[in-house]
Amino acid sequence: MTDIKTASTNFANKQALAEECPEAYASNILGGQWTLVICSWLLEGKLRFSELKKRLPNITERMLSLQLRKLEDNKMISRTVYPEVPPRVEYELTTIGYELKPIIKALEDWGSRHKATMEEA
Amino acid sequence: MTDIKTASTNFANKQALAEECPEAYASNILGGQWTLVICSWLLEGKLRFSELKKRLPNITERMLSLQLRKLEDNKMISRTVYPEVPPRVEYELTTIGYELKPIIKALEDWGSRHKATMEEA
DNA sequence: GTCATTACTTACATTTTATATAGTACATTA
DNA sequence: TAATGTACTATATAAAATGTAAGTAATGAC
Repeated sequence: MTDIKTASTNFANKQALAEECPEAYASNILGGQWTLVICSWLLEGKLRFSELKKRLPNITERMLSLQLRKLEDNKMISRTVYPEVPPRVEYELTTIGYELKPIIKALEDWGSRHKATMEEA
Repeated sequence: MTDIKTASTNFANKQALAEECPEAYASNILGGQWTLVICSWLLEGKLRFSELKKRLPNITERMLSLQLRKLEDNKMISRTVYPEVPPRVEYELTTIGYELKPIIKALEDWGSRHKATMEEA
């Protein structure tokens, strides 16, 4: 997440796949460990950094910060800084970010069904 | 993918998240670099190892093997070995695997729209 | 007996992602 | 003047995912 090597095979593979397969492209954006959960919380409305942190009990500030920045770079969320002290920063889904909603719901649904399938065995 | 340390914080975090959030659970299953693309190909019908390899030009045999095994462990695909020489092995989506179809389609759709959004800037 | 074919596996190296811990900046409050 | 709260950043380290290169097993064709 910090410094990726654009000369690596891995990077090239990701790029190539993302260009050919929109589902791989989407996966690159949504694949982070906390990404979908953050988006899921933001579906309910904008939240401050500290509010997100509270909802993601085990995340470190660094990870939250990195994931938010990645989401912002991908235009999934917007970031609003209020000129106050102590600082206040709000994160909110953009239009394209919000359009993930049905997919997240479908994933939650499928996930639950999958879990049930696994427990059958 | 090979040896994960069940005592790590990372492992604990993933477990905890997966239990609470079905979307994180789903993401753990689908998050591999090639996973969705493999599933996408299998949506069109069962394929042999070598046929998959042909469709994923840059994947190494090791990665394909690992991803297929993970998918199999997660009951996403079934593996049929024909007692022939040289060997023939077919991979096919299971019921729960096939139920990913609408999600993959939705992701492809959303991915394309997202790409368009990014190119606007 | 050597070669070809297929579906792998193994050992190792590298890259990417995640965690741990400790800072920083700023204005208000005490 | 020192302490407080918020949203971070910096550096180090650990873990996970991916890639490289070389093997293996089995048997039918030559």
